Amino acid sequence: MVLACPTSSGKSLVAYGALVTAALAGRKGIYIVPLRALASEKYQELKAFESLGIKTALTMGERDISSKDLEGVDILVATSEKTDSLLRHRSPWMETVGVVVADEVHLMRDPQRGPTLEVTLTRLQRRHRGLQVVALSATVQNSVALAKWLGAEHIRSDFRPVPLRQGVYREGEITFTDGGHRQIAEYGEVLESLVCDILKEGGQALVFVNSRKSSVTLATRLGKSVGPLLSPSERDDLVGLSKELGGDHEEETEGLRQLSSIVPRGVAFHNASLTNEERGRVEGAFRMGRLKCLVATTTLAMGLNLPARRVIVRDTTRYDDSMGISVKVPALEVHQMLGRAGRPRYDPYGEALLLAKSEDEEEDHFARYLTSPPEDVESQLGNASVLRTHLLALVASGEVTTERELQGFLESTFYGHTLSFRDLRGELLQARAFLERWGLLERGSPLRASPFGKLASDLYLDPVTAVLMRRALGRARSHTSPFAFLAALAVTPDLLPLGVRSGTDEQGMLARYAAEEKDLLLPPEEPEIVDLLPPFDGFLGSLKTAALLEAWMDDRRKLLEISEAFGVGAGDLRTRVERAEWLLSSMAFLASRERREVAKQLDELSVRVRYGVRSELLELVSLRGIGRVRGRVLYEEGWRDLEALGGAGEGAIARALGSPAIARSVMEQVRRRKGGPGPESTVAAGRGGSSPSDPSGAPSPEGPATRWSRLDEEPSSSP
DNA sequence: TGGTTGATACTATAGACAGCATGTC
DNA sequence: CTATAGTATCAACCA
Repeated sequence: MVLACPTSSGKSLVAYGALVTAALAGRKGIYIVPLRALASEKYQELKAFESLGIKTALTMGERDISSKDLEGVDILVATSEKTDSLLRHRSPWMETVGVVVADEVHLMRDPQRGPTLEVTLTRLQRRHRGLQVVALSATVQNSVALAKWLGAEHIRSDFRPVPLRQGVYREGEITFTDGGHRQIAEYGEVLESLVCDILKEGGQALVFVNSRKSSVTLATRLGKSVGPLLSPSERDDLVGLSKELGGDHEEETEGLRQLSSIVPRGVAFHNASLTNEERGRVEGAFRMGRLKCLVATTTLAMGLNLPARRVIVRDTTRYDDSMGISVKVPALEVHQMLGRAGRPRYDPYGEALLLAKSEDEEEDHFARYLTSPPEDVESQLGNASVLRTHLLALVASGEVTTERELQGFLESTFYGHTLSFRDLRGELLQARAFLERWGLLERGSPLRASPFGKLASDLYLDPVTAVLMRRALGRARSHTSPFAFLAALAVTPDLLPLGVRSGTDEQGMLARYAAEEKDLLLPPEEPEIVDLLPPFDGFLGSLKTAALLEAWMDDRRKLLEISEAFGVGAGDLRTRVERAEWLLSSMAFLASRERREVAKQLDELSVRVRYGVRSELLELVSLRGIGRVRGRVLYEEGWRDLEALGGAGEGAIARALGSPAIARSVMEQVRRRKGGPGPESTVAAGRGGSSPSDPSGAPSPEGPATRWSRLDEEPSSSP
């Protein structure tokens, strides 16, 4: 079934119904979502069915699951990438799946991530005859085409639990799509009027803007008008909230500092410079009605369901980096934002507004966003880099072995159903040529992945990343600096570069850095791989990423200082850290066979990046509850390893950390480990992982090409 | 003279998914 | 391809 419904109409209940019914009949089901936050939410909700004897599990990047853990699991909640990964690794559990739920299938139109979902659904359908598919979609024009592709029944509904009025505001008056009008009392400027108006009525307001900066400045501005409307008790509560937002013992962040000045006025902003924890707390406070108004970027439109009585979409254009110009926001996304209006149980209705300055603009808004249907969902499988990745994955996992099978597969994708498979031929040839040229696929037929290609696919690396990694490893020496490794990873497509600020000396500094650093593993002008590297300005951004991560690995610097020095929010740092950790350990795995010393170095770097610490703290942060901040405190107090901690009194540790509970937990862990494995293996425990079994690990004297050809010659490990 | 206001030019721009293998609790 | 908020700079203006 393809169910096309407005956002927040409770359509996941239908999906739960399908999953639970199947589970009770002994058929396993998987629930695929686009975001980790959504995965957690669905998992929590599905756990309610445990009382029926249904076992539910959650898996995603940060939350791995072994095939043993999967035994007896009836319903698995996973991100689309994780599902893809399970298929690539031929997880036995996946073989038994009988129902698939694909939430937010319209995300197939996303150029980067859409094809993952498309390919995953195609694979599942081809593998399991009679597979039950439930696809949940926004109300898009061509949901019928989606249903046809999936061989599904198409159901469209405009049901909403709370009635929605949509309209355009212009010069003091809202004109609704239903022909109605509403006057808005002036209260300062336009947004002030609209926000305060709904607040006085007892509702909350949600404003969508197109830049982070706007979200902060507008929230600050609105605070001046909203603050005076609050009751004394609300004010008291918000002062408390402002403190709660930081959590218990976390390091202060830029975002927190900005929030603390406006939250007491009942307003907050929401964007990706906030960490996930901070975002979650802001969402929670808004949901509880403590915050009256939220100014958000698209983080909120995509993410969790967080409705408000009045939603205002201020900006309908957005800068597009790839084209360098500003473009109209797709109607589908605007609908997603507008659909957030109206809180079930709290609001009698929802009001969704666009802003217009002129009559022309008002007409345009109506025509584009309110009265006509949103864009079709189009397959993005034609995208060259995406095609490379999936071609490799299909071959590496044995899904296709011949040209004919490949063609058959592509014909059964949504691309093949809606567009013509033949349009892909050119791109496909190029993708294959690329993979062969760089040794990821064997030349000739049948289609076969090289061991290197199989490994790249298993590690979920972009083929370009894998190639660059291999090259960097070929040049790495035992004295290669952490920065050089980070810089090498930062130029891969799997680690996005940061924006380099002009107006500061940053650009010059990084350029000089690039010129002086002789140790770069992947110099920007390297002729052979220059096509794989970012252009020079992008290269500077990559250097900045590397410099940022290097700074993060020095625990003596405060997070706030690092943020300020680089102009990068804690949330942005977090995403880089997560990815760098993954890439470093993948690279370590790639190196584990031939470059044991380098692999060890990379493993250590991976842990250091994860915690943001210098080598000297590695032992301390292996304790649960101890990260970069507390680790530093303990170290400065003179407790530099577990042994020293064991000799210290619990009271002294409690005083140093300001928490008796953590001190107790630390002492308990230290005691438990005593007499156990030594400090070295303690550091690696639970994550180190890739210590190679091959004892002949000394760096080979041969050149990189020979070294790697040796790896390539090993018998394939594919099934 | 010092300070405010206003015209003008210039700059920067949303978001976020993924791993293998082994050991420990 | 369909832009604009935020900010810096400098001139005009006022007390």
